Amino acid sequence: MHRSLWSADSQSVATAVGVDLVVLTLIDARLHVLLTSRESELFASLPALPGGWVHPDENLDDAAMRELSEETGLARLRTHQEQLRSYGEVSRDSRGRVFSVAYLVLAPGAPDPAPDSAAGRGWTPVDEALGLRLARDHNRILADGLDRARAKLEYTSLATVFCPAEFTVAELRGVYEAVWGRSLDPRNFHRKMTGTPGLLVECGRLRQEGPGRPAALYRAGRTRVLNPPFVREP
Amino acid sequence: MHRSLWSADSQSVATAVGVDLVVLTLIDARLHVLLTSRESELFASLPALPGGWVHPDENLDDAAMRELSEETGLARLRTHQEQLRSYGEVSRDSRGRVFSVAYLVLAPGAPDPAPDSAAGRGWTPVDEALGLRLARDHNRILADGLDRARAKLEYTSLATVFCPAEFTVAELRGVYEAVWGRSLDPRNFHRKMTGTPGLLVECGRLRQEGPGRPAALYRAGRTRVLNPPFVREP
DNA sequence: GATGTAATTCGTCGTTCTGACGAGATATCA
DNA sequence: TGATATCTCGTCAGAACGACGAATTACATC
Repeated sequence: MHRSLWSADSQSVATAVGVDLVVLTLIDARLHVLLTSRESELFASLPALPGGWVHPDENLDDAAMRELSEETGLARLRTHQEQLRSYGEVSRDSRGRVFSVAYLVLAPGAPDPAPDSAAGRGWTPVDEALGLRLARDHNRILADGLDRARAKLEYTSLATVFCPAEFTVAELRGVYEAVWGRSLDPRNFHRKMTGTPGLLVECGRLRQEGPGRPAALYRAGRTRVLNPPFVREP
Repeated sequence: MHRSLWSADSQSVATAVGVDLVVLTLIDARLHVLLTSRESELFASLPALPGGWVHPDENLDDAAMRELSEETGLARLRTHQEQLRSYGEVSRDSRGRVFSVAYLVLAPGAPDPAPDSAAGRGWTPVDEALGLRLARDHNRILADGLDRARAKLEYTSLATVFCPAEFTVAELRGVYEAVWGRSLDPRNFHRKMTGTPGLLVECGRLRQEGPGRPAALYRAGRTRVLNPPFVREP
């Protein structure tokens, strides 16, 4: 970035920067991603990740959060958001040179507003979404977001943001099983999670629904890094 | 990204996208970062990370690699490059709305061309660079790049790209010690690295320089993921 | 109620991995 | 020749994990 900003050789086509969101949540113990269908013009009916342009006076993170609350009523609190990566293939948008900064958002289950708002597909099971043809390069963005989410469960306490404020160890295990797509041993999982100092704080109360012994309620503690990590082997 | 690309409300200021590079290498067992000083106008004399604009017909990765070879003669082979993250604070560049996609590049020691080319500072020890005031938000970009590099040594074979094609276990350990800034037990390190299947391939020859028993030469194997990871505790 | 089923939680056992460290092998240096 | 330095192999105790048994405590049904 050493030459003038408007020199002809470097900026002769329209350049636009947008954000795209991979919003994941858990519904009925299945991982869902938020899709919309309100693409204009060229990508007429293809489902797409929610997103929009970055306003001139707006930081990247703010643009992502604005789009998030526009598409869903999800508050910034009780969700986790992080930048995923950027996509800038020359031909990814035929309207011009369009860069996209993708964000990964994890939201607790049973997201507040019915995500139908904009005639979109709304919450879609991820295994179903992976089979769809999405607009632009959104298939790849979704895949990258899933990779990131799956990897982060290994070494962070991020699974707790999929849960309500108070949750049981079994609920937390359900998050791992849904995101990783495999079942985990309840006993070893319980030992790992309750044995990591500062990860879970016991509420002191129990909850029981359905058969079986009532489960202790926990809330997320201060520990945000799992050390040693909880690795998925095979 | 649903409205027209050129609608007034979303794109009323000039928007530019550039790449910035955090290029790390090892010189004399110390981690160095490549800095330049050829900032124009406003950031006159502040040292900066190398970088430049993304050309209209150029993919992001290609722009990063072009800048890399312009600033250094480093070939794409024998280096590792990956996208780090993007920076788009409104006020990060007073010339207009400038987004930057940062890349992390790891290069083997003794980088080919003396990196003086553009009257820059060239290779700078990272602890020294962290104390400098860099142009724009490059201090943060550098810090993010270092975090990424340090973290990746834990669970990947990335340390090998800092080494020449054939190297000893002690050399590899020197990479970890330089990047992490702490010393490691030579015996446990040797056990871990030679014990991970497919990580190192023995060349069959020895090398000795200076006193001590000659060391076996290895080259990087196919294993690129360290499982279980090699974690730094304290 | 008595019994079966289901879910949570605590324990056990053997294996693997790690940190700390001893010690032999093999070079250079004085 | 001896001192020193470095690489490499071993040992040992403790931590962590996978597999799994079993006790606790609810619900469901007879």
